[in-house]
Amino acid sequence: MVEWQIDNDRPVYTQLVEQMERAVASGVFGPGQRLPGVREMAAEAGVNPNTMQRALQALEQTGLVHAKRTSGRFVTEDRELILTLRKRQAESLTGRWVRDMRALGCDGEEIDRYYRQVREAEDGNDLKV
Amino acid sequence: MVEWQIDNDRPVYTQLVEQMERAVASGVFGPGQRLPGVREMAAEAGVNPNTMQRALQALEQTGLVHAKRTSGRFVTEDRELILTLRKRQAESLTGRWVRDMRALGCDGEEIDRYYRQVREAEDGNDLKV
DNA sequence: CAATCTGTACTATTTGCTTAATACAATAAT
DNA sequence: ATTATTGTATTAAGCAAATAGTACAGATTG
Repeated sequence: MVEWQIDNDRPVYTQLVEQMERAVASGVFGPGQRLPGVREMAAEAGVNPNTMQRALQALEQTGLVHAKRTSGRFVTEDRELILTLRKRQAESLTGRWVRDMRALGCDGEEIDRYYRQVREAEDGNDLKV
Repeated sequence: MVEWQIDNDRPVYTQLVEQMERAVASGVFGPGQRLPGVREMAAEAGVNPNTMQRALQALEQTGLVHAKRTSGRFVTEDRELILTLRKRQAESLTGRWVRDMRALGCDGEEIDRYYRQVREAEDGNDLKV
């Protein structure tokens, strides 16, 4: 089950793409698994079917999912591809975060501090560093 | 000098607000300092003056800058306010990053790994952890 | 005083996103 | 064979963002 979270600050279909990518990367939708229909997913996410379809079509261009014309849409069975995507996303997220912190004028020490602070404040805390 | 970076995936004026906040937080524009005129800043950022004005007006609602009707726009002299804003931004950025990493299915250890990896890959490396 | 620069206001137009409401073809299910 | 479900396509409408162009009032500058 995907916990759809849409805000109004960015195009909806973009957010759908991101959250689907994360759902696949994290295993909410496993390799080869069939996705719910466009209409159903749109209802769950609270968006128009057209918008959901646009997101899903965008997803197909990366090869992450593929549509079987009349029987549904399926996650790729290429586990390598999924792992690669997941890694790329993690690196991208982390890189952007550090860049943003630098833009705020944070030095390395300060970035460390915020990192620890937030990690220690997490609910299920498993910080060991 | 602000290095304006605008993409087409989000409203431009939102991005302008963010980057101005960071410019003030990081000291590119110091307390009490006069900002360039709307038209000039718009030209530097490569956007329409109306768009830049919209961003600047949004900034005033936070009290970060204020307009003197005919002599220009100035950064607040309230250093406390700036520090508070900077802290809020840093915590927000870090919190969102960790949340996104979790959504990717990363456990604490993995988040640590990516953190180190990216920090160590930085140009002016000052990682000591 | 005259010129210039400031923020501000206004109208008009274009573009992209989103929703809505249908419709269709192909396959699966009964 | 019939029915239902699938992805897909199309048209229309509404909305916000962005741009363009113009104008005005007040202060500063010369």
